[in-house]
Amino acid sequence: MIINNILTSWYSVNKRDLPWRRTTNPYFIWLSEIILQQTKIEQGLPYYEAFVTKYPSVFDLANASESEVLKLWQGLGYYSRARNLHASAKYIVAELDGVFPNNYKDLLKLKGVGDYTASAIASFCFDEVCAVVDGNVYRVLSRYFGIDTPINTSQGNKEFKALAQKLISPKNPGEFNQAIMEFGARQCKPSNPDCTVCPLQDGCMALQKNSISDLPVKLKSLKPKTKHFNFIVFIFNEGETIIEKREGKGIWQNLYQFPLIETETSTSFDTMHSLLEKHELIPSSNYDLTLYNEEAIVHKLSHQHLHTKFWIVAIDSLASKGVSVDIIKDYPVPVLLSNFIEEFNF
DNA sequence: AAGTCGGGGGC
DNA sequence: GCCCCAGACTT
Repeated sequence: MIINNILTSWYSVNKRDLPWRRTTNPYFIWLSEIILQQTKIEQGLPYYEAFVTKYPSVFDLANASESEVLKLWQGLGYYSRARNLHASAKYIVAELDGVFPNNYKDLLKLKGVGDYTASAIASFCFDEVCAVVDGNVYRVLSRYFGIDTPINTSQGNKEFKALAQKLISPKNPGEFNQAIMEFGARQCKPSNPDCTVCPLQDGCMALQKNSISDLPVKLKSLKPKTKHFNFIVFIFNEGETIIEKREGKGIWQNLYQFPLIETETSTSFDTMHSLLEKHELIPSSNYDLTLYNEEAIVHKLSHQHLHTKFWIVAIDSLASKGVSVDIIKDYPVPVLLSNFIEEFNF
């Protein structure tokens, strides 16, 4: 039996009942695929339910504000996904009359939709013969065919895409794509897969060569950089504080935060005092400074380790308008801050 | 081609 | 501590 048939028959028995598998509405499929990028199903599922409930159509999503969308996305990470999702919804409503693109080529034009997502939507919703290549597919194919080309190179990308495209059947492209991904997620797992019950064990090159744990090959990623974040938590006017929108390029774009002072090294009380002396928001030196956490909180991201201190500044007046601490929960903030806000309890 | 973008969980 | 996750975008 060819690999396609083995995978699809395995899938018919082992597939999970997931909400986006009960529909071929491209709007819902698109939502699920964006949410699931670099995200495990268990983590993405509640977000999918929340988005479908709050935005049952692309018009509802387009009519929302970006902050509102980011708020619903809060905690999921990779926030450019939410910004692009919202921008694409507005594009579909404004330019396409709310009609979802119905082919790979047009789907690719949507912000945040790359080769994988366009292939997924095109095959699931419109039966287009486009093979998906996600982390699962890389793993299954590299092992079964014994391919050691690093997957995070353009070489590997091209090679595995071509191979998957060769294996997919025009008969059932969507089902094959779902099958190979589900198979990678549940049978051909990253670590300690149970190859004794694997329906592909006969032809699997990696099993034959005892190289399951060596595949797929991936080039090493860089070491995360350490940064030192000092958040200034102002308290004034009986229950007000200051929050700002993060502008610019880096992490957490368009999310909100307390005024941030980034330093080269861990910051002492003395250093913080002198930094606050020349702070634009502070008109006088009449304030009370306390450090919320003696030990820096280390928030670990893929490329940065954020050593974070929360400095509490009680002050009489400020050179800026504040917000009531009661409504900061309505703003989208990074997990690092929502954890603090919950714990601090103002 | 390499770097950037989150957060959670497995081992 | 390191790796992975229904990847895409920027430089």
